[in-house]
Amino acid sequence: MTTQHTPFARKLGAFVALSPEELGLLDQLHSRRRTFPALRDMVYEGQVERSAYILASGRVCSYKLLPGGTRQIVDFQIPGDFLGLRSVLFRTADHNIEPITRVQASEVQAQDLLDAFNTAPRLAAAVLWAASRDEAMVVEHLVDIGRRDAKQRMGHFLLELGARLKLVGLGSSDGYNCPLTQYLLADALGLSAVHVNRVLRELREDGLVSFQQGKVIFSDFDGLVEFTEFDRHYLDHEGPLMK
Amino acid sequence: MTTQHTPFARKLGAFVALSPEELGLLDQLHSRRRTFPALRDMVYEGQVERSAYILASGRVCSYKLLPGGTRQIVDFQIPGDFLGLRSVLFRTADHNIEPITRVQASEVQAQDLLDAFNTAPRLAAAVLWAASRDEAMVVEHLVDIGRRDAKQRMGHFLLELGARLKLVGLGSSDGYNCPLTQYLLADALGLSAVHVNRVLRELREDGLVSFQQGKVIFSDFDGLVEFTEFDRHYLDHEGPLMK
DNA sequence: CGCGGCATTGAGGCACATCAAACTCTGTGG
DNA sequence: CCACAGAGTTTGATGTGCCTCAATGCCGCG
Repeated sequence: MTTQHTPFARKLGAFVALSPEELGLLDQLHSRRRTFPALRDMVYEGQVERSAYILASGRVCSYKLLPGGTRQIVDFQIPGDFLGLRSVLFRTADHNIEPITRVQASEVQAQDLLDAFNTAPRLAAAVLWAASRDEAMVVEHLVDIGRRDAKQRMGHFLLELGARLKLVGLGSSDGYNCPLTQYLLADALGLSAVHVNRVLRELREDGLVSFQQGKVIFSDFDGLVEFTEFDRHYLDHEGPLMK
Repeated sequence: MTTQHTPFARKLGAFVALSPEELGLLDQLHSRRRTFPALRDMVYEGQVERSAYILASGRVCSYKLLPGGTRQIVDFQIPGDFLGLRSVLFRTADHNIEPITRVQASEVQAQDLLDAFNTAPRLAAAVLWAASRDEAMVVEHLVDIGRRDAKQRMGHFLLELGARLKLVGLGSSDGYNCPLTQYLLADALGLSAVHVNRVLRELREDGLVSFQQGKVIFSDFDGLVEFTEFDRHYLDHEGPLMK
């Protein structure tokens, strides 16, 4: 029922039980498949073409640049995630999107999306739900940076990413592949790369998580959950709410 | 055309040019008007009644509590803002909402909203836009906390709030009423109340802004915009995009 | 084999936190 | 009308988490 469809459909199906017609409409959104090389921005701040993407494979990050040259990574996206919803709805994109690895994604234009909403209003509710879930993650990220120290922050981040990947079948409680550099982590967590390195070492020495060679390994999952006060509640993953 | 309708309708109208029927539907959402005293939470984390509100008057903040007793304020809401969209769409609320002053708000139940979407799909797009705009503010808040120092952060925050209030007619480039304590500012900006006080003094002594007796006064608006590198772009306020 | 990107470690400094205390208001009751 | 309490603001002193600068090590790749 779900497996033959895209990760995106699977994700929306977690909120709204979708009919075959609705699933079909979603599949149509995937007609314009494109490939992007790592590191060249797919969307940049100020861009006027209002297009967004649904990520099929690879990893990307969305970020904002500051005049001083520093940047803040707002979120990482994984397969099944919607990229740049705000750049479809807004006049110009308000953030950048950069592929971390080679990426495959389907381009979605504003009109396609609005047409789909007209045909199947329940899809609008489902997309709204997905957007809200993304916002919940940004909110938790905000709490992370505002009120947790570097060590808890790092642990919390690694757990959250793990939970998301697990949902699309790309990880488990043992660990997952994570092609992020310490610089990327630093830009995401509001830390310096040097401090990221020290914090990772501490977490490893504490026997909680290790992050090496592009792999995250949870040495003591429960211990890490406790240490970081991780509550997966905000990810809201428990079967469709709208029948 | 806009003035006889609610601030909420005015806000959505900034994105979608709404028909009289659509405006009528929006007005119907305002049937269950309620009043809340200051300080008692309207929505709390884990709450199961899935209801949200449209704020008519007063000020509220939404926040998350941490086990240690600290809290992070995610956003302040002003009249015309939607409160707790995520608590309608999610199984349980993932955050708290507290009135800062006495508040008047219209209760909106999940079904009301979904029914309105069914009748007028363009409303769904408009609400999605409003949600995206809220997310853009959270994102900017994240950048604030992650990458700006306390002084820039405070100035940026005061400018953003001013821009939002101006839009609903509650402020100008000279200043605005701001019933927030330094403790609230601290919880919002990820600082200690003591440091908030020092930073406010510095900004005042620099002749940029003053914050006293519940009033924000921009002594040098342009100077502050420059100092904080404020770019109002992300608020996306420039007339309807969908005709 | 050497170069460039990334990881690691050390030393020193600063922006912020924490603790502690006084000061200012505002409202309240005697 | 004054005494008092409580909430918020202000200021000082001291401590620390994280930054910056600088160097070294590691590894894959041309």
